[in-house]
Amino acid sequence: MTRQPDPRRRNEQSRRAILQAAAELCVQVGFAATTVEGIAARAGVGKQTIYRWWPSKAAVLLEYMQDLRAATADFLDTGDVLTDLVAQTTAVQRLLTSDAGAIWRGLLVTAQTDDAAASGVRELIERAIDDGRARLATAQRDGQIRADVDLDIAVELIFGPLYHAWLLRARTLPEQHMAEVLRTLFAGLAPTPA
Amino acid sequence: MTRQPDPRRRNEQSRRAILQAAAELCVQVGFAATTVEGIAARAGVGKQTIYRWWPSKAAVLLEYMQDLRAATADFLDTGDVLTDLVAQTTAVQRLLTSDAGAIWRGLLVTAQTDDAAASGVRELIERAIDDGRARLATAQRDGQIRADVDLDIAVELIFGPLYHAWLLRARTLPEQHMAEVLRTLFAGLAPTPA
Amino acid sequence: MTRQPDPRRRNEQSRRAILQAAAELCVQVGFAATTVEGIAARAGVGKQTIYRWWPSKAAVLLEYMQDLRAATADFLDTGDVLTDLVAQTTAVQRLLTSDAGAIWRGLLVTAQTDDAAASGVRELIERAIDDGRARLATAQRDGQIRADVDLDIAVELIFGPLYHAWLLRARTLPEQHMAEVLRTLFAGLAPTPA
Amino acid sequence: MTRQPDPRRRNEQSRRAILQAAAELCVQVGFAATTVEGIAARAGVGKQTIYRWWPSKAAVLLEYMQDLRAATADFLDTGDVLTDLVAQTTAVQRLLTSDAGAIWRGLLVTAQTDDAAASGVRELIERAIDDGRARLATAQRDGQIRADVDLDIAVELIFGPLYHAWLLRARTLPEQHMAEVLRTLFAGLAPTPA
DNA sequence: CGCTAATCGAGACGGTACGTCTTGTCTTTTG
DNA sequence: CAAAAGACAAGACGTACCGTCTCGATTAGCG
Repeated sequence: MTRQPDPRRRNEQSRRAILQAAAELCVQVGFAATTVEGIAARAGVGKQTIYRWWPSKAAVLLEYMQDLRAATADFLDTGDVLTDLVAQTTAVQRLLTSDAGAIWRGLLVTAQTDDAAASGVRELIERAIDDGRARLATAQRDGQIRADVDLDIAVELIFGPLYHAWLLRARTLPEQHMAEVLRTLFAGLAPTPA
Repeated sequence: MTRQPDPRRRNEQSRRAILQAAAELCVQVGFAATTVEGIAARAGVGKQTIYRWWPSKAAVLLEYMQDLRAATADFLDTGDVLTDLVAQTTAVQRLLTSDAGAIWRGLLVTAQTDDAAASGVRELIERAIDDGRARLATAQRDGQIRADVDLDIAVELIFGPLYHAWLLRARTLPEQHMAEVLRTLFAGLAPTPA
Repeated sequence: MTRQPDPRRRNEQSRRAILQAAAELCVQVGFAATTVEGIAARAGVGKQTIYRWWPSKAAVLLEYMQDLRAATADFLDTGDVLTDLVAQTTAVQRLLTSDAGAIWRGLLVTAQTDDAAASGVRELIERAIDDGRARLATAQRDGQIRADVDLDIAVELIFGPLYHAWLLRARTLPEQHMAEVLRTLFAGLAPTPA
Repeated sequence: MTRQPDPRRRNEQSRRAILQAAAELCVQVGFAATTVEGIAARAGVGKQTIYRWWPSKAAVLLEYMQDLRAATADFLDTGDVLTDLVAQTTAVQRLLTSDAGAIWRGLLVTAQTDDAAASGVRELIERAIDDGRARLATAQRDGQIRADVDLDIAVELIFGPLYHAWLLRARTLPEQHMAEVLRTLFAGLAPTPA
């Protein structure tokens, strides 16, 4: 039974230094080589100060990503769903290939193993998916998407290829790739019956 | 300058014991908790015998997956592409949720960090993708897929959602899920112009 | 450039447990079979705690011997040098045939190879020799030893046979052996000129 | 139950190459760093060829020392025991400080631990001691040594300081050191009663 | 404004696994 | 078909981090 610390006395400066140091280290040396010890050293902080407030390095970096997301604009709605999806997926793709991409990749990796990390990560993912589904629902109401399309499936058809390419194939895709994916997706694979 | 060992003198029995032990351990205790030391102990083998032939535990398990794939049937061609894709994706999904899934998940995780592992993993992935694209090419020639569809994109639209659901959402999907995904994909999202 | 630890924060309890465990192991299984790993396990201590403070198992056991010596009475001075030498050499002989003898033997062995150990060992040896020489100097001043005797040589004549018998001949000598050696030594080998 | 090999089929050339290689390695890199593997490599011989005929590297080097001793002149007898002892101890001292000294030192070290080696080493030592005692016996008969001197003790008084200085103090002693030791030994430490 | 209790930086601690090294035996290939 | 070459099982080596713990020294919040 460990006593939990008093958040009022928490040193906000340390918190920011830790998040910053963790992110920088992760970008510079990679997620795996980032150690709690290293984060503490770079942040000029004792190891215990990290363990007092976070259960693991993944939790630290997850908080970094949450802060980052909080500072990010939401899904737009221009009226044209295809335009909006291109904008959104392009934005996601830019994130994945930026510095934060290395962190996010590390978190996804950790989530495969660590249940605590997994639930935090999943929360972020589901929020993005919910946003996407909401935009699709609007489009469906407006007749831009067939009425019989299952939106849960549709949203996975959109994000699936994006993550597949990034996580499993490690290729830097051209920006217009997602546009083509979306066009193909909207048109379908089957030939139109004559 | 480390001398490389002579493969002709390799003990095939040890090799198999190591692959088997690695796979079993990975299933039982998880990829992360699987250690080279543990594999050696379970296989009744010296640690050096592992390090002599493989650079890491990931390489061992990669070889296990390669052997597994070599013993696996290829893509069928019944004439109906949708039927074949359902069969294939269902088979993949079964693999992912089987014991080997835990190993494959671990390898995908490792590939995010370890370049050597990454190239081996990517080779397996690309082979599966190539097989898929080949089947789609046949279907396109037979008029079951529109002539203007980019098959590279099509194949990613197929496998993307599958891996997205498995890796990022950790849900066990019903078997018919992939069938619905494929139907939606063939039909497209856009309403058919009246 | 390895940072050296702060001795003020050292855990004295661990230090003692390590010295004790090392000594016991050495006695039970022999110096060669005593491993740092074994010492750590028996002392209930992490390996790193040993490596933090000592460079090798020899250094640990050397410290044990130093502690032991510090707790040992000095050369007596009863006025009669022969009596005192018999007392001292008997005490040394008892040490050599006691448990500590196994440790000391191991250290002497290690000192033949390992320069760092050698200098620590030599320090202990020279201290004993200096003590002996000091007692002889007093005896020489008192006329119990001829004025022209080189005391450096005399002290080596005293300890030399003792170590020769113990190290090279591995025989357990009777306690009175040293008394006879000393008598012979004082009387000389040559017949007294008539 | 290991079958012992047939000595008639033994390759004398390999035997010599192994002894030579072992001695050279020992001199060049030290006894501890000399490995059976290294000896085999340098002698152009398989490891098993060494293990077939010798139980350990110590046994190989012991055989080298035995061969060396067989090729060495015996104790002289000029009629003056002090002269002869000076000659003999000087010769020993030269051996100890020569290349062979490193080998001999290694064997003495090994003998502290390894019983098999110990008995071989002890045999060599005892032979030298017996030779010395025999010369002293002659001297005693000739009246050059007091009749009541215990020759077992006398011989240890002679070799003891020599080995003590060499093994425990690691100093290179001047050649005349032993002459002075012997003079002191013959004269005794006690002042001649007036 | 001072007291006091918690947080802070620092780092030693008991552990686990790493990847390397060496030992003596066993096995394969070669001359 | 014997010997060289070297793969093998075993296990200690010294290192890197883990997550916990114990220090004094601030420092924040209550009295």
